[in-house]
Amino acid sequence: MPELPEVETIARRLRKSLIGKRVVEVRLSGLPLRKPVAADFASRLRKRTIRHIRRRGKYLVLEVEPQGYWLIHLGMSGRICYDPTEHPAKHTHVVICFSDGTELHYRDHRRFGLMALHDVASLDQIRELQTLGKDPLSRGFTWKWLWLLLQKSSRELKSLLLDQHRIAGLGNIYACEALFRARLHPGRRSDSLSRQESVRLVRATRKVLREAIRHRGTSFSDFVDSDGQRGDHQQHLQVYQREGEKCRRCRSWIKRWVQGNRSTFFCPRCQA
DNA sequence: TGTGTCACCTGAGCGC
DNA sequence: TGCGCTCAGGTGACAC
Repeated sequence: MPELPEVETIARRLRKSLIGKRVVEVRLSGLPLRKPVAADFASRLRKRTIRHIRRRGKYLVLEVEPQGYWLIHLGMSGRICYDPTEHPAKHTHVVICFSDGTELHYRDHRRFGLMALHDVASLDQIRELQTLGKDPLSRGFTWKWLWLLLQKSSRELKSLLLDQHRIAGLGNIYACEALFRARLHPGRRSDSLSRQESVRLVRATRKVLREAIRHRGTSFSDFVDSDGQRGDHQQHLQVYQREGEKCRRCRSWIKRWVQGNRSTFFCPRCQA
């Protein structure tokens, strides 16, 4: 389930491999992803060269020349395989061939991902990115900014953390982990947090994301990076998918709670 | 306008 | 072994 750390891991790997590569062929499965891939996607991407790769929230943004931005979202089960040794695996929806003979494959068995090419002069002109909230690893993600955001909403805390229009990059795993580390109950009303609690939440969020990036993301069943390597962060999770196990901090039992159709894992004592 | 709910999708895991 | 059911969750559409 690619969230910010997994997408950042992929972006870092691809930066080493793809910068300067020229696209010579694009093959599509024809099956729609979250939205259908544009009919002219292949012809427009062909003959372009990759100049820069960055991440915006959970989006991978590949800057190409002549001027354009190739946007990839991995959804829930998207995988990028750079230069695989075998033929395209099942559920491969996009194959990009480069002039040096290497290939990039996009696989996504649930087809919740997104692939698009935007011929615009600036990232600010891309609708998907315009609506994204603040990146938790950006300088602007301060306790004051977060506290003001929280004060404007009566939503449950975890629901707000998952809202990509407000905070871009957190998913279910890291929202649960950040709330545990900040000792905050996921069902708390956002506007009930004090300034001090907002400070704790900002610190916890940044810390958990940075640690996960250092461990190359979290791998359960789906995530591998562009070289096929699994992440290690699942060994460091404190609450996520640990229902019925003991809290590593207070030895209470970790609970699972279905919140907005999503499983929330928390320690009822540490996060009272 | 803000908030909550649901559908989309398919593989994995489980019980029978 | 095979079948059917449930669960997983990012996103956008929709209802209230």
